[in-house]
Amino acid sequence: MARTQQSRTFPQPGHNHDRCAVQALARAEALCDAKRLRFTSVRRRVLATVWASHAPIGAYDILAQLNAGGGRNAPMAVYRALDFLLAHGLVHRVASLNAFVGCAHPGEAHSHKLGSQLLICRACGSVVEFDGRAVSAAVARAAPGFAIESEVIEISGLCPHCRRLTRRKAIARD
Amino acid sequence: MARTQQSRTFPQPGHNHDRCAVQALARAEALCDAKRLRFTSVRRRVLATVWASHAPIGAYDILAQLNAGGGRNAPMAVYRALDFLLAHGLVHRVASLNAFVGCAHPGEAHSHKLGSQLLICRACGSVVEFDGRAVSAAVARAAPGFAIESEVIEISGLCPHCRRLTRRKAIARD
DNA sequence: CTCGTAAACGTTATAGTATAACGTATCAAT
DNA sequence: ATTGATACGTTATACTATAACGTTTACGAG
Ligand SMILES: [Zn+2]
Ligand SMILES: [Zn+2]
Ligand SMILES: [Zn+2]
Ligand SMILES: [Zn+2]
Repeated sequence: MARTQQSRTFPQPGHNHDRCAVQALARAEALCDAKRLRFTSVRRRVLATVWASHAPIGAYDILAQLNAGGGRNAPMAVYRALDFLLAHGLVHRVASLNAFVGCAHPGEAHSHKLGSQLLICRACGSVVEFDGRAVSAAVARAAPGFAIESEVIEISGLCPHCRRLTRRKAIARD
Repeated sequence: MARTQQSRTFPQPGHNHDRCAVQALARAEALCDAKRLRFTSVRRRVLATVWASHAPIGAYDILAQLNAGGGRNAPMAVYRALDFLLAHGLVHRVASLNAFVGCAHPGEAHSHKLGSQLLICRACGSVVEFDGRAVSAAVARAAPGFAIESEVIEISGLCPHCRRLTRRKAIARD
């Protein structure tokens, strides 16, 4: 299988993102079908908007996209759809940005059932989930006596691609 | 030294919290004095309000406290003071709650210069920082090629004290 | 097929969080 | 005293999220 949003690596700058989006929608459809959930029009459109890129998007930006063609949706429609998508693991909330991003591994045995573990590139905006099992284990060891119920782990910095660009610029300035 | 907010353990339910607050203010004053920073009246009052408890408080709740005696401060005053306090490590932002909490180790060699690593009790609301050096190391190992710049690590659950209470209730129901 | 129920949705209003922009006051160094 | 930088006051506005209500739609039981 070609490398799509499935992987836990940052997406190449010029990758064919249509494949990511199409695949994410297909997976969501399959998951809802399997669980007898209603993957309604609003929910599908919101998920598609979230998957328009690998960068988090705010609820009101989703709303604007939804209404771009003359729609008259209210904020509630978006928030309700997001509640559904969050509840079933199809999107993640990015607390540090008050925004939302598609989940690349819905339904899979998330090592991180407790929450999301995200890498956020401040340059290109892309977000990927990383395998945080070792991190969760370290957290558990660091918090003896504390009954962990959920984790918000959001790491910001530069993804490999943007780091390369930054270095080139720095060299060019010399 | 008696156990105050200095420690990385959850505060006892009935502890003498005045000591925590007084000590936090004194430390802030000393830190600002050393760095030639202006620890102005608004900043002091905002920090004191944040330290009114070990639970995070929202900016508008701080504002309400500030204006409780008939003050006429605007939200900007609070946000500007919080910006200052955040910039100098005197408070932490709790992204998952859109709220703020006092830093118990200002100026110390935070293992976590990159961000905050917090345990949040959903029952009593108390927040403590934990020693996240091992966690940061695990994050770095889990994100090869990613240039980490900041970390938001917020773990929610039940603190030891509240966990004990919950268990007692569960037993009582039997 | 009709009915009854629960889920989803539409709509309006409101609550809660954060910043922009501009002028004034204060501080500290020359 | 002059001056430049920092902090503050004030107003307005942007952005994020939920409450509460009634209506519609989906779907299984009978
Ligand atoms: Zn893509
Ligand atoms: Zn990037
Ligand atoms: Zn205390
Ligand atoms: Zn507690």
